[in-house]
Amino acid sequence: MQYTLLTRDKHSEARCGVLSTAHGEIRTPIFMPVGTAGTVKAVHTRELKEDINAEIILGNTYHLYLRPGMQILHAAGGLHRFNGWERPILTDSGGFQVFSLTDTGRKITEEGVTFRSHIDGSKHLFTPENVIDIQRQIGADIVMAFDECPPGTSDYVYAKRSLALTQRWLERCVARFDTTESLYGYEQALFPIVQGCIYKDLRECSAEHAVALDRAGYAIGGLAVGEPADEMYAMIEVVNRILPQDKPRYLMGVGTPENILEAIALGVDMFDCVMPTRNGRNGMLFTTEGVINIKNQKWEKDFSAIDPAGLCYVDRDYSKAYLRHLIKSDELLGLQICSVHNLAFYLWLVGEARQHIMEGDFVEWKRGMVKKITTRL
RNA sequence: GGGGAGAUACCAAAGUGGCCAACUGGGGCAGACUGUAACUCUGCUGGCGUACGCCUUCGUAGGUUCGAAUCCUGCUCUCCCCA
Repeated sequence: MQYTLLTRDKHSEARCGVLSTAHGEIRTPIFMPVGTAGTVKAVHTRELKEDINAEIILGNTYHLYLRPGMQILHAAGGLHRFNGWERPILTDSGGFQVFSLTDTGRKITEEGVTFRSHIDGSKHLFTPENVIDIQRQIGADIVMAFDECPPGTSDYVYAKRSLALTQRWLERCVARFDTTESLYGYEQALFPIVQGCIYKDLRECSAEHAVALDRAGYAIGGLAVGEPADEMYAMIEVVNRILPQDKPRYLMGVGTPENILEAIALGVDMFDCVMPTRNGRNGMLFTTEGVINIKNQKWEKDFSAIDPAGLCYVDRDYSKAYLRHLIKSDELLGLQICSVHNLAFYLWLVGEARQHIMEGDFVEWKRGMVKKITTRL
């Protein structure tokens, strides 16, 4: 996996680059739609490619391992073959699920995490080793280290102990990864995850430890989990001072369009978030003019385009009033339109960011854009 | 024509003397959602007031009672069964 740094902004840490993978190139900064269970919810792969211009999507180790299970994914020849997405895929390790799922029957030990399936209650064990094995079987281009993602409100003592465990797990992930091979004949890369909550010294320690393991890219995890945005930005700044310039940086699970632009300015290259799809399914639309709650009565008779900028065919084909009707009526097409629109918006936004970094006016452009896209319509 | 059942807030539907401005759904109106157990969750939904509260409501007109959506009488309407 090769990352080529193309441009560095003169007025911020923002940068443009290209990440080359076995399944194609990714222009950075990039947003990666989340496809937890092997599908970006309510969106066709054809729309992802042609209308949204997604260059890479996510899958999730925890969910895919539970269903359909490794036997089927392996028999299919990996996730790319299984779901028909021939562009790059990144899989999250399941570390976040360990944190986010209810803790009934969940137990964290040195070895790994035992947990109960949310589907049938069955007991399972994730270890750094088997999580790497699973991601080998899924065949993701980028596989994530198995980490513990503590809550944003964790105290220092807990954060420090948690980070130490994450670091030991990371070394085991690296060892397993480096002694195994891709099952399907193409290159995979392992990204470590920097943790440390909102504590500067822990973040620095985590970043230095990860960099020493010399990987193709690095992730920043454990942010946007309850801490104020300013603290998140401060942590990104701290970590990015240590992460190498010639490797991509991935901020996990973030975020709002504003978060993404601010993080790009701090030198982040890759993002993923459920927000455009989940919030979209719940009627929240991100547009070039501001944020819309399509369920609100004010759109009842508004027959104008979803987004006048017309970023995507759904913006041209459907009106706000019609989309409101669909969502209010629980029609499936509404979920699809909202998801496609929001993803198209996110991909458009990072595309614009790339453009302005190249042109040298990123910071100025960002200032105006943040104001527009955070407006409540 | 005869017999029976019923009329409750936007809809459906509980409540059958005080704990009822009235359970619960639905609908409506808002809000939340950040490495997806999420087409989910939360709040509000007679009027006025931030609130204690006050006012007007349970087909309609009267009555009984300290007190009625709840009991009695007349009227209006709806539904079901038999002819």
